[in-house]
Amino acid sequence: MIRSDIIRGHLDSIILRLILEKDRYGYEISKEISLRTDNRFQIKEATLYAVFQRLEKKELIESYLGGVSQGGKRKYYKITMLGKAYLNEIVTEWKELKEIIDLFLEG
Amino acid sequence: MIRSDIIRGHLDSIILRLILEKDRYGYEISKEISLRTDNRFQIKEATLYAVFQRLEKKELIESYLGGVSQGGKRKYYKITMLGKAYLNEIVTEWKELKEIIDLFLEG
DNA sequence: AAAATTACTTTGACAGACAGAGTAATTCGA
DNA sequence: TCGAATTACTCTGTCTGTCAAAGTAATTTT
Repeated sequence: MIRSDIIRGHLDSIILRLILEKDRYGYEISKEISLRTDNRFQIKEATLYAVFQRLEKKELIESYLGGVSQGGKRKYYKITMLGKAYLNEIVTEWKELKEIIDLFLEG
Repeated sequence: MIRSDIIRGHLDSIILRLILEKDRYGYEISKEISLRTDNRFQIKEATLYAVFQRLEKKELIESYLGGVSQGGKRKYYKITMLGKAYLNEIVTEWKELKEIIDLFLEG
């Protein structure tokens, strides 16, 4: 499992990227992350909903209530134009971070 | 400049790696990081010395006072065997983090 | 003598991740 | 039909790493 200190700061990217693909709700994102990473990383619920709050406050995502299929009512999230622009920025930043850290750890 | 939130958790690795090359003192490390990254990342003094304290407490590094050449007295840091083992671990972790994040951001 | 540079330390604040606990709705087996 | 399991979201408080700001101290340069 990945330590929280090194994933820190990348959760916004991961979640925005998943929402870019299509509108999604919290629980779905949580399961999707576990699935795609083969359980190597699992986002904690408290963390996930904190990310939503942060992103929505910055107007990078928007939410709307969706239909209930099984279990509690779902709240769907949608990426905004601002969110798309921000995502591009942080993807670039991620590439730079990789370069910089590898400068030390691969040398 | 790299934001502190995304470098967070990687400073231990970078500093341990620099001390692995040879014994170094704080100011030197600070300058070396700026130099190697071409100023794309500069570690803040308060942060650097906090890292030293943390690593020394965990017995991953040891310190000794060195000669004064110019300016204040230097405190040199040396990596311990425990530190070397730990460094190996976190380098592996870094590789895994890259894989996981790229799973989302490259897909 | 003053200013610049080298070198280290401490305090307090902030933000992100998370543990733990709770609420609520639906499905499904006994 | 009752209760357990699952789906789904929310809130409070805590911990940790980073950093701003301020300070101490020694040496070199002007």
